[in-house]
Amino acid sequence: MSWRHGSAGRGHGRAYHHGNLREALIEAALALIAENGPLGFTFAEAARQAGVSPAAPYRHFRDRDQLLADIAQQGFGHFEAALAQAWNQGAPDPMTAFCNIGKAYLEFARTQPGYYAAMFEAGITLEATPELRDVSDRAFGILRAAAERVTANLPAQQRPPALMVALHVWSLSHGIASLFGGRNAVRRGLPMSPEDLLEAGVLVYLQGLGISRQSSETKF
Amino acid sequence: MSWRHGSAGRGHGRAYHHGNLREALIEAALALIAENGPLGFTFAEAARQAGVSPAAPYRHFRDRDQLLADIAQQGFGHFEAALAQAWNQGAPDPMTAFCNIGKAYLEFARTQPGYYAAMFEAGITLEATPELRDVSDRAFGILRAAAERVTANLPAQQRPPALMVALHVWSLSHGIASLFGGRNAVRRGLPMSPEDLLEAGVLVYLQGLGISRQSSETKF
DNA sequence: TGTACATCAGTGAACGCGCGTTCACTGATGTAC
DNA sequence: TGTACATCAGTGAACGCGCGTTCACTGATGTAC
Repeated sequence: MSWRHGSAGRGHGRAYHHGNLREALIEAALALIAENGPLGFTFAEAARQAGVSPAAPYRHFRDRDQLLADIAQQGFGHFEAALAQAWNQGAPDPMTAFCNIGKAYLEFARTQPGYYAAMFEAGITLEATPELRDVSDRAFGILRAAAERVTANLPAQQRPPALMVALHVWSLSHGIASLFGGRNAVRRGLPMSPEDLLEAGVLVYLQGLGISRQSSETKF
Repeated sequence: MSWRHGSAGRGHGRAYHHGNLREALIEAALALIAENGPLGFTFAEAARQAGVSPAAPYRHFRDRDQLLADIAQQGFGHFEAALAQAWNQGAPDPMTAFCNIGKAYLEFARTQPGYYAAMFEAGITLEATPELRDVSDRAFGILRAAAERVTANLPAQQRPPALMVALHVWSLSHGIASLFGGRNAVRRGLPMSPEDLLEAGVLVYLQGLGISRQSSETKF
């Protein structure tokens, strides 16, 4: 395998074989999606940014939609990894780890706007392929397992369904990310960072379930 | 003013003057946006659906973007009205009315997907025009005033900022609407309706603030 | 009540553009002998 | 170690398409007299 990828670093002209075109196209597409949204990305422009003719991408992707789908799937993979790392198997303590998942959600939306938009704003149906379904299920599964753990100590008769708790936190995270986090950024004068807003919301919510921090600091 | 609008109802051919083209274009655009998202809407197609030449819309809108902006602004107007009606000045009681705002949010996203997408998914910046800024502020102001009222009875030292409460409920509503409500509809097997999910979330959240219903039904 | 005329709201043809995609091709690579 | 050849990953020209927008135009409307 040759490692001569990209045109920038090489002295005289591009190699005929790019060497890394698939990845280069994905990266170009990510940048375009991050800037213009999933519908604002074009196959032709991605090829141009990769320094390649408009026909070249067809060696690596059946068509434009497949590139988008591949990006979404890859994005869910990274997303899952980020959430898993944030949860960190419940360390240092489940409640902190639970909040960390939310923060990771926001961080992902902020630092990976291309992936995020491809995953959630491209109008892709998760049932498109089994792989996509699976990887998105795994990502949500992390949140769900965390919710299970966080609510585990509640007495059975007042213990809420973990699925519901997970959906609430997922929705709150997604709402904050969509409204204040990423590209669109409604940004109506927020008095606090999106992260703090989310953490405060999750803590109030957990308190409503009867779960509170050991340490009793003031909340606001 | 003539009331011969649309071509469907009239016997023999369309009138030269449409009579209601502006509204017809907006309606066509709303349907297209609801189907394909804000970027999937084209000026030409809207004209076609209104039964009019592709040059006709320029009599009513400077360009494509202005139509989109007009729709977003008009959408926020309807949105504000819907929220105000749901809040109903706190009747029958503030807590129920507060939940009703959330339901109205979801209902708006579901029944007015075109407006909703133009408002929140078109990448329009709210600072585009002062009018847009104003009307979106008024809509949010309803939620904020409601949060103020709902938290008013809490003792001062544990009373949260109403702005924060409003942002939390706004975000949760928006997240649920985006994920499970409208067009995109991730629809991962929801065990309950979006409305019920939202209401449960708001009730848990309010409980976390120390606000609970007079009546003590089981929650889940 | 009738007529001239300004204005309004459409037409339809045309433009330049960038897109997605196909096609026959060709240069580079790697392998079999 | 050298050579023939299959395969791979690009090229570049072309296509048909639909878009946004412009232009000179024309039919309908409403008003002044």
